[in-house]
Amino acid sequence: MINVEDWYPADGLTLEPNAERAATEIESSLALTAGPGAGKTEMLAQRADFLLRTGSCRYPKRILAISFKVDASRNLKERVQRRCGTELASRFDSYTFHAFAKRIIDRFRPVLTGENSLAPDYTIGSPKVSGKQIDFSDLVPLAIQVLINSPIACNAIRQTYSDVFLDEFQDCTNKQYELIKVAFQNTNIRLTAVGDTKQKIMGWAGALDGVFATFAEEFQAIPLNMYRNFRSKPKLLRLQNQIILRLDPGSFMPEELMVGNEGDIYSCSFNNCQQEAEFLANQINIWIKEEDTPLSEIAILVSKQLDLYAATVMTELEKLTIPYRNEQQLQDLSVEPAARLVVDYLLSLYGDREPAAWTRLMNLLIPFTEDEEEQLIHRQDWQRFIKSERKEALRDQLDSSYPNRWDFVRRFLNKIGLQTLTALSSDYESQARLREVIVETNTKITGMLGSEPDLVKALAKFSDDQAVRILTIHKSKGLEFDAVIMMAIEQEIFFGDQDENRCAFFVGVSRAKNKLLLTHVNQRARPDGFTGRWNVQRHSQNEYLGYVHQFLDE
DNA sequence: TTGATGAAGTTTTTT
DNA sequence: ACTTCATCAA
Repeated sequence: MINVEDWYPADGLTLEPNAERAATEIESSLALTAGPGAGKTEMLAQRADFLLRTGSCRYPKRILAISFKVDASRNLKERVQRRCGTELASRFDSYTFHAFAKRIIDRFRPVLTGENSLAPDYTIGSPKVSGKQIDFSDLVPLAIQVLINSPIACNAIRQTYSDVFLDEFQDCTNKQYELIKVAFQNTNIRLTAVGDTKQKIMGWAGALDGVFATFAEEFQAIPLNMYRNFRSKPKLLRLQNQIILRLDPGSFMPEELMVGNEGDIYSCSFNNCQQEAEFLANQINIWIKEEDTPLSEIAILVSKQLDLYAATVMTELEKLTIPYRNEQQLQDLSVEPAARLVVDYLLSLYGDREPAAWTRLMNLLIPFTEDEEEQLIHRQDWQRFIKSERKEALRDQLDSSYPNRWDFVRRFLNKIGLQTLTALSSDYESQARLREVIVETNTKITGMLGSEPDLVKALAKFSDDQAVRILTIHKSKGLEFDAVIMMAIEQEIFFGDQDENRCAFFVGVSRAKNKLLLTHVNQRARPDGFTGRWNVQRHSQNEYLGYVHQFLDE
């Protein structure tokens, strides 16, 4: 353990003054606003390192971090592990709001009575099919009920934690904020809320207006702002600053943070969406072929109704055989646990040395128990099984079509047993879904063997994501790309609340590290034959193109 | 059956 | 801003 004065940012990183101030605050709660690319996750990781390493979070107290997405929650935990090591990081709990609420409910379920009472074997899903079932939207309200009804439950939570981190706080809803208040208001627990009001694009889904100000007041939190943007090139920063001037003049970046002339901004107008699509596909081809931009570093962002607006450009990409991924269709097979299991098994079977696949496989196959002897028995059993199967697989490998690969998989899955397979994901409670995933995995591997005859190489490509990303602005939040295309920048498509649309535009623009390309058209045809009436006059009143105008490269 | 009128949806995550 | 769906009167 070290003294507070002796702490320096882990891994030799330097933080901007407000970030270091935020990382090392021990007296008060914090309301930290920070723009895109400011390093919010890094700051939280450094703060966790500070609190744990200086004993400001005193053993056995823990730090609780709450995020909205599973991804974000996992990333934060990983970053903390990297910064202060697994030992200290074991006292860092990173959950989503839903996971945190469910833990409270599961631990103190009997506290819920009357119409809130919950069966011990309750399930979550929609639609509600029986009294045993609750909705995702019930989790936070029920957790609030637990804490209101039971001082014991409330105390248990308060005793556990010295600090609470709240990520993407601008998206916090009414109920979520209520949970935070019931659990932590008027205690000596420090709260650190981090977010960006300029990126508040979930208002329509219930995100609380002015939640940072409310929080600062009700928790006596110190408001701080981080100005730096480490993500984007200077030219892009100046464009972002122009929008910031409109959204929140208080976080306008000083000139000295945007020195230089690097970065590209283009805006193109077309008569119809066919021309727009051909141009975009061609431009992407140039980036890939002539500038060696990795496919996954190129993104096409659309405000909404992606399947409608991006249909033509997807067709054009196919014509040029440029791989793309429509991120709205969340049917990404490579993240399915059952698919990963099959791929890892085949890699362990046919591959020469695949330590990563082997580790993942063993973590999954060997049940977690305290009993080390039992674990050893399981491990040896699986090692024996795979060793004997591998002998046969090496013979199979002599024929380049791998005739028996699926027999191996079938034997493997039979040995694991349905129960373990079903437990991989709640989706698989329906056996049909599990079967579907496994069949699709086989189909995909067969397909990939067509272009890559070496099975091990084909398998390595299975989760490889070398493809242009096509997604809505909302889904792009928190991501970054070397080159960003924002298509269909027509005033009419940004309907609804204008403040929120401006934020959405800002989110899109600020995803780009290097290159930003905006396109708009005079007439937009829909794939089903509808033709809009959008005309050139309207474009002169296009607020979004207006921001970009003065920064254009020709 | 048709046309007129009005309301709702469009941007999302979560065990 | 524009589509889709429900409802009602003719």
